Amino acid sequence: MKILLVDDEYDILEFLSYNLKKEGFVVKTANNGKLAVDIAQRFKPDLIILDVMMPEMDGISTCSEIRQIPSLSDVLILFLTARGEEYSELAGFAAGADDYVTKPIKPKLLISRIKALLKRTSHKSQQKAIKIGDLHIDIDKYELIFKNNKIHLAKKEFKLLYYLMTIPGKVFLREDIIANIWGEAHVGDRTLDVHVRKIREKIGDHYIKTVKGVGYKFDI
Amino acid sequence: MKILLVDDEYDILEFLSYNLKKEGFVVKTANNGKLAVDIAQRFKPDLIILDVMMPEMDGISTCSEIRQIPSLSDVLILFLTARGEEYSELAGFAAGADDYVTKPIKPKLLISRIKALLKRTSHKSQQKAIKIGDLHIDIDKYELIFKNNKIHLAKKEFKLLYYLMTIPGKVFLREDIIANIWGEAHVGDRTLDVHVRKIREKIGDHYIKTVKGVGYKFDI
DNA sequence: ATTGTATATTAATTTATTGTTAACTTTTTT
DNA sequence: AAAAAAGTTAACAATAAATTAATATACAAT
Repeated sequence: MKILLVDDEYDILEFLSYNLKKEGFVVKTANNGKLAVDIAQRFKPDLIILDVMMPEMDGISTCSEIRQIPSLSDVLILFLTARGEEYSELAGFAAGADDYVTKPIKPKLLISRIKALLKRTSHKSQQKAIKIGDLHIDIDKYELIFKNNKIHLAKKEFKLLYYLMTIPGKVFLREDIIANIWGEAHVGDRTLDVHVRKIREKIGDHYIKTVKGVGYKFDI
Repeated sequence: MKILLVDDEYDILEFLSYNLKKEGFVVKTANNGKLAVDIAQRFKPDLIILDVMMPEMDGISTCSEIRQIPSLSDVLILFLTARGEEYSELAGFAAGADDYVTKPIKPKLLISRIKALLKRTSHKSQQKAIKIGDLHIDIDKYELIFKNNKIHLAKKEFKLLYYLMTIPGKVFLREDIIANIWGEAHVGDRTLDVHVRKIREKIGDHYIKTVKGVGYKFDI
């Protein structure tokens, strides 16, 4: 597990780095937000630990920036903050933080929080193949099996179907689907419909249900 | 969800108001801080969007004042500020802001921030599936099950029934129902009745009870 | 580089669903 | 009995999604 540690104080970097490495984590450090974003893109850490208070680019801004980079949008982010800075907790979560530890830092506590965090996400990402009814979808293989036959889906079609299948029965809002599959790029009004149609052509109409005025859901 | 929008520039009020209403928020506006505090006490918004730079009473002062009013102490506050006014970010959070968006405002971004904010606080009281008698309603799935059969309800019908079912037995005032389901849009006198009728057609007459001169309630 | 092919997006049109209103009736209240 | 409130029905208007075809883009093979 790889951790990127970001703080402007050298002593803290040193201290935490030592403690985390002792636990078997691979650690890299950065002493400012800009550098952190840079390193993160190449290092691809599982977790970024960010100090909230830093000169120039603070932790919140750094976090927001990271969340906007698609390849890093799933990385875990944990904030370090001085006791009593209540405002930063909300702002931090608003910016997309996953957890939050107050200084002074107790290494044992921090490590247990880190482990809890990492466990939580490694769980969900483990379920990469989904089997529902006649359908068997596997994100690793980019493969869809329908009634024992392989069906070819184009990339967008695949992502879309997979997304809907992650929670069968749940209605995904149109806007959420578009945000998830297309991201920032603003895409035309009917694009999603066309993709849905193409999937329906391949697996039949009934799996993907339209909820008018709301969105789509996958259901048997 | 109700939003109070505060800015001294009429164009911005107009522009944001339009975009927020389109999202289904109930929006009221104020063009200065004093008025905002006044309206807030009566309107009881879930969120107040405050421009930082306003003549007379600026956003920060308005925010501080609002935070001192007990009935409004929980309201969410989001600041709008021109890019580069770094000082106001810190001052804003210190005064009790929950989030902060820089101008020029991108409506989509603003709306996603608003939803993130509202989601966070509404989490505590989130009971999404309700089961009463033969009825089982699930807002995630947009699904109503009546005597083990799925019943299709259109969006407004669904929202209406769901709203009534959140507190069984409680009489919801006509005006409150309309405010909740339709928002600001003034809708004809008989519209609500028609929707009630359509629901009754599907699940029977007795579940939704009329309290003449007052409103409707859901009851077994 | 050029071509061919698959994929993705847009625009235009059609279809279906949903929401609203209006006119009229019934029920309840005073 | 009159007035007020709610019920009912059907027409229509508004909205959302489906469909189709055309165009643009990306990618691979030559």
